[in-house]
Amino acid sequence: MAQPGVLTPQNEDFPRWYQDVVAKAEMADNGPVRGTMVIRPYGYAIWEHIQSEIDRRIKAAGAENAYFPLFIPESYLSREAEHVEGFSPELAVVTHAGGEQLSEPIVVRPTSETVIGEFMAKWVQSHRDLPLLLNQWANVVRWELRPRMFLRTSEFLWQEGHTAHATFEDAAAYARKIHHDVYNDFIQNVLGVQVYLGIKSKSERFAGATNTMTCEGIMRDGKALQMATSHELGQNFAKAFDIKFQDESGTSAYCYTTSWGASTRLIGGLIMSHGDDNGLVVPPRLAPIQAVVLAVRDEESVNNAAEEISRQLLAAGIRVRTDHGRGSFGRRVTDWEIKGVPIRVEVGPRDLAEGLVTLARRDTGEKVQVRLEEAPARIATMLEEIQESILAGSRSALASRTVDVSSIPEAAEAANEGFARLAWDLVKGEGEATLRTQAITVRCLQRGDGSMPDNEDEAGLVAIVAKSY
RNA sequence: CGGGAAGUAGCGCAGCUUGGUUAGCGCGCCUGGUUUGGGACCAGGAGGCCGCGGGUUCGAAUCCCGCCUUCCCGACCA
Repeated sequence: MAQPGVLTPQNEDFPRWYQDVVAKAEMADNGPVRGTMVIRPYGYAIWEHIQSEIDRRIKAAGAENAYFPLFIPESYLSREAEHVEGFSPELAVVTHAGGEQLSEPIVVRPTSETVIGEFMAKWVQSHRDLPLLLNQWANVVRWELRPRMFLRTSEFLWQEGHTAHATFEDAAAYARKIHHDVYNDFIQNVLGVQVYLGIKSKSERFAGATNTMTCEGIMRDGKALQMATSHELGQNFAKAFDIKFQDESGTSAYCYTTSWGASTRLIGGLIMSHGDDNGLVVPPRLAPIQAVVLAVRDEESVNNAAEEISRQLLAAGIRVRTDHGRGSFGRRVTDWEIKGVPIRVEVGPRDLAEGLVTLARRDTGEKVQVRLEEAPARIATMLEEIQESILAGSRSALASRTVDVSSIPEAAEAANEGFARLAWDLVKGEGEATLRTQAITVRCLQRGDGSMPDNEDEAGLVAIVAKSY
């Protein structure tokens, strides 16, 4: 276990614990400009795994990657009324370039619906051009008033998908496909986090959307985090950017568009979903380092054995790191624990003499001795067990942090610990406003059976409310 | 952007109230040695425009003004 003083305990000061983990796991540093961050190699390695897992799923859903410019003419933003209203307070605007004042200010993209809409209009003419399924990996800038590492930085990295469809139904179906097959699948099966899927209430919707779907997770301090969103944009952007096509009969019609995104915020979600007082806990499928082979003593025979085990693990397809650096055993153990490496393989002379190594699980702290020759297979199995166990833990955390209530005051009480679930009819309108005064918002709306509603107006919906990041 | 707290070595802090020689401490870092099965020890050493700019003063880490940044609570948001 980490010694006192390494990290602030979660129950003593959760925000400080979070800052400690970000710093001591070498995830990120603050940048020099307000709200910016430097993502360090270990944090970036995690992001690269997030990217490749999400990217694979996006491509499987049929979308292709492209890249659009960072700079957007300011006039583009104002073409969609709600969109500009929602984003203008947080825009970074370039007014000077090349030593001169620009005739039209340039906006640094806060999101790319507008530029991409402009080009979709050029590229779409016939129903045969549809659906048009695009995605880009990019940085965006939003001048948020209260930055927090990974959760809300002035500049962040994300993926934004943008699609155009011939019909409302096709657009709605695709947005749902992305939400389930890309976001929920990744968050659950790679990130090991159980979330609620639902739609946003009108007041929480994306600026310019007709419907917003969300993945809402619960953090270890009982606050909710929106971990990915998918939007149905109706014909709002199609009309603003003139994205039209001719159908089989030669009739011209506006497209229905969607957009959907997931960002470096997922790393914040990872930290706060699984992390404990010893630091980060990274699920094996996401971990840049799945197993660290630790030479207990800096002796040649031990180091050689550690190298040999590493080679075998690498050959077995496990992402492995060997640590036979100088420094005390305890220190090195603690460092790898803070970084959340799933399995530690301890190689020491006493074990070696008996043909054994010790495997230590990061998630449970449990240690087992195994025969050297069995190690690769045991580790492979154990990685799967850890992945499942982390998800199971997230599942039970979500369940135990969710309370069914039947009034606004009860919901307000329950929201101090996590999610409160109650009939949407009790919340709609005045209740939502009352909760908001206590920093509690409607995180999502679901059907009674937990499934995704078509829209806010369906009868019998339940609201899931909480305090959130 | 409102309320609160804070910026002194890589990190955590003391010093400031009551201005006064070479600004301290712990951890970390470097060198050498002894160590290494849960944050090791000894010895030696390096590292500071005391956040930035202005002011008061013979003299400012210390007092005054402005700005920047960070953290917490809130409003805004991925």
